[in-house]
Amino acid sequence: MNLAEACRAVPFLRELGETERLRLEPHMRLRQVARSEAIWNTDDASRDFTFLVDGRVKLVKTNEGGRETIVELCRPGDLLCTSAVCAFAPYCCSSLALDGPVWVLTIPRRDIFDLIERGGAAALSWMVETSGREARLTGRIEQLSSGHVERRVAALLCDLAERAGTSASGGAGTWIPIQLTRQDLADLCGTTVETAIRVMTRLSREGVVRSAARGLVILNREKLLEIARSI
Amino acid sequence: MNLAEACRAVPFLRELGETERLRLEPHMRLRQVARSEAIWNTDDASRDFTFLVDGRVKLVKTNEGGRETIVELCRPGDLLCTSAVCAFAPYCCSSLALDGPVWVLTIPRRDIFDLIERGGAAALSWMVETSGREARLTGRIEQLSSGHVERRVAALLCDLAERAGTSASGGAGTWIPIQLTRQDLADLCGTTVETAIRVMTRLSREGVVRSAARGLVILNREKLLEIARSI
DNA sequence: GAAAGAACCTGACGCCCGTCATACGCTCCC
DNA sequence: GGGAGCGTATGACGGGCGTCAGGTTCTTTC
Repeated sequence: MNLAEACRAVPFLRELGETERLRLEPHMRLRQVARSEAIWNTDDASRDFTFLVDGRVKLVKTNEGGRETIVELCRPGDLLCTSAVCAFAPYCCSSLALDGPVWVLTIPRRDIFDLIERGGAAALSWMVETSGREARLTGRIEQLSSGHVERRVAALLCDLAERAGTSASGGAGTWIPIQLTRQDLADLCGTTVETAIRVMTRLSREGVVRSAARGLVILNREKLLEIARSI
Repeated sequence: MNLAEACRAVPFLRELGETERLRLEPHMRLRQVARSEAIWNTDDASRDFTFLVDGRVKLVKTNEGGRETIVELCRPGDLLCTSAVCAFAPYCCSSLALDGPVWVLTIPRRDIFDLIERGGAAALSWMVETSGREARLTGRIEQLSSGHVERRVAALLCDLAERAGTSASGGAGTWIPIQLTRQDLADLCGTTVETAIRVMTRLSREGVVRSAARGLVILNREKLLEIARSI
């Protein structure tokens, strides 16, 4: 993976004018992150803006009792959490490579601030990029707002199907190429690993989903939507 | 309420240079919104960026089964939901005045895009403003991630105390000057109105909170924090 | 001041869900 | 090949919670 390929994989960078890109390139750092390795940890000083070039990353908050919440599941092309970087504050979440390998590209805060300060299409692109993230976060809040775990799981899986699903080979269902443990599902849906296991086992038994190595298949997407949308 | 007062009440506008402010002022619209009236509704076309000048606004998503989620409780000075405006898309949530009167100031999308495109401190301010909102939304996701309703309610009330609380007169506890119905609490915490009522009744009985007209008092903030933080 | 509607409250019931314990299978490392 | 650790799974249990029904209190409007 080289810098040119990485820039092409990230919408914000792909859309930069050549002048801006050439100005930023000396400051870009591209690195590979092993599976389960952290890109940053909670309380680390923030310094760079981070783009996800390839692979999957989860952003995790941990409360003082030790309970973990996956706040966001990021996908290739995404700009990762910016609030700490903008605020010159330590990170309030961790970011972890979900499955590997993961490639990330970082650009120092100073250089992005210079870029935005110059205005132009780059500043507008940043605005649009970060407003897209806002929409996804509000969607997550809505997903989490049902009092029934099965509905929360269904809402999450529907969203993953929408955003990352492809047709399964053999034409049966929707393939989600993301390797989530039951613990990950529990952390995404605000429940315990035992309950997440029971929900997935029940959905499998009912022929709604099928777990697989390296991802899962949604066999009955309409049923899942129906579960997610019930009051 | 006039335009100058409104600009002073909104951090992003207050920090604009005079040149930029003068350029924007002809396009600003300041209006009052009655209690429970919508500023916009779901599926309305988006056109303007909206700042909350005074009062409280809730942003509500409604799923197809009719269940409502309060995605965010906005406070004076906040920039309201930008994702639809940036995406030239219809709104995917409603915004409602929580108690009245509420004052909002709108600026057409075109004019803010021009402002950001020109760069400078205004573009940087926008960046910081929207990253602050991201932090609040991820905090909301963490609040919602416990499987116990009482913990979710406690987490919400602690957050409200932090962000809007003042010392109660007579020195007893923290006064939260926000008039939330039990249904509002339920919609904020992903539960039903009956359960929200039971939780608040129990917390009142235990001397942790006291409901009042136009808001509530947190009598035992440490106890509430302990509930919120338990695993 | 009365009536209507909204909001708060309580009871009963059944099931969902968290908690704790335990077992099994798979992967990785020595 | 065996052991350790991780991940999936199941059982038992008690309480939390959603649902439905009905009652009380408060606020608003006429």
